[in-house]
Amino acid sequence: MQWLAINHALAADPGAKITIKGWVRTRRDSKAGLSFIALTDGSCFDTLQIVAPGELSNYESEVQKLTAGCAIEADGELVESQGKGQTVELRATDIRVVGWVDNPDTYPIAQKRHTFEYLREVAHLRPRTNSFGAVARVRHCLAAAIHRYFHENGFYWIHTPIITASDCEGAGEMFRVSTLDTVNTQRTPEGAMDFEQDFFGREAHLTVSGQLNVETYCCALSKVYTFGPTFRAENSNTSRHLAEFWMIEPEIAFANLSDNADLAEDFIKSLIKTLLDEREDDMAFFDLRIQKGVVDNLKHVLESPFERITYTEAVELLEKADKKFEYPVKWGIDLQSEHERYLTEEKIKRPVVVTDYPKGIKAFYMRMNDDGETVAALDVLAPGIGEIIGGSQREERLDVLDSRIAEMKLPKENYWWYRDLRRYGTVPHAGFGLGFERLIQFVTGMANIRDVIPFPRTPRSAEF
RNA sequence: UCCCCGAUAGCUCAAUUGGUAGAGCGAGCGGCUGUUAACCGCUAGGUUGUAGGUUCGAGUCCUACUCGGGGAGCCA
Repeated sequence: MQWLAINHALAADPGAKITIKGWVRTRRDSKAGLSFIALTDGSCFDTLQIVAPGELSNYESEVQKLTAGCAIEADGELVESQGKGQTVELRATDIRVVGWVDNPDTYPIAQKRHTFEYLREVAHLRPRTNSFGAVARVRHCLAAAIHRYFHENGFYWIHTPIITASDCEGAGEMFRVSTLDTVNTQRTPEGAMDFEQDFFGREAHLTVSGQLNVETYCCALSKVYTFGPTFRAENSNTSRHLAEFWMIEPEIAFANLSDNADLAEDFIKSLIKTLLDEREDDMAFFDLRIQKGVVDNLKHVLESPFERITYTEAVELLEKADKKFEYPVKWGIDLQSEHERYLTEEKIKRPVVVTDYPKGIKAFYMRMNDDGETVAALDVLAPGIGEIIGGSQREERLDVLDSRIAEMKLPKENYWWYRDLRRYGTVPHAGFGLGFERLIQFVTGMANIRDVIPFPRTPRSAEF
């Protein structure tokens, strides 16, 4: 018999004789002499109901002993269901138990409600739950949609390095990569770690961003992007931060900040559209059980343009706000979480693009505006999670870049190859970074970022 | 890293002013039923996060630590 994944079995015509394989969600016995088994194989949100008649040779010895989590194979015929809740079901002619559950009493994913906090402690089994199965499928759908979007729009995927020795990013605390003996550490005469003896002959770290590297390919292939893991050794303990997370960073040449904002908006909307088209089942679940109205919110995002305001306008809005903030607003400060939340959740109620921030709170590579006070930076703020995108037009003028490097007391020599881009055919270009997990949080309504990545890495936590 | 809260059965939570630790869900067994968050009955299940301290007596009070949650900072 043909083995069908459950998503295909559910769409197949009644009468088909097929095999399905998966894990038991529930078993309900009927003294009419049959049992109902809800089976999932993760191919879609729904389970397939197996009707196991009492005539099966192993009915009493095995079928009636099945518990949540058991792995089975079932042969049978797809028939129209006599009961409510499903259109088709499998009338089994043979059920084979592939793997039993040792002790149903202590099986961590018992058929009952569990908290997300608890499920994090059993991260190896939580993908068997409705919530984590749905997150995994949505995550895949978005990852595929990201590559498809860029491919169809003429972008090339650039594999920027995971290990970097260039020490240029300055985007946060970094994890060291080293092969030095941790017990008998080689020391310099001054007593410092002797990185000349290390694998790369210099200090190396896990990347905090592929941006500087991808800019080099942007200044050759015009439209490029990175999509890969990034690492921050910040001691951040929040529902929006991970030590290891995935980031999407497009970079476009012959482009300014406005082009950048256009790309960000079109990109996000395209992903949402694909998600709503392809994962209707999982999104219906998030809408029902995780965040009421999340699907309508996403449709609303599709229908309306992102609000675009400058930092200065944002500050004015906040100063006029009929609301007391813990941190008072003043031109020059970075926007606090409460400010971002007010703008995107209360005032404007959809994603907001804030542009042209004071130079003092932004990175050296962002392009200086004509006012000499602000830089061509942009943040996209999303309701519920705050900053989802950070980006900028890059400073393409060598003299301005150099003065910014000097102003911020950065080691100019480390940036030699980055500066070369400005010496040889420099061109206006721009890009942004989108946190993949924050995107998933936004579209699913999942409250904690630890629950939208299979194995979250956070301070003092890397069990799995 | 800072502020606040928490840790008791497999899970979610109760336990009066300090006085022998309870329920729901889950699980096992039985009943009932083309069932589907099923329902009804019975049963099992706990050195109360760790280490100290106060007390005749600590789940309860005190100290430290560990882990978890909410908020803040850093950011994506």
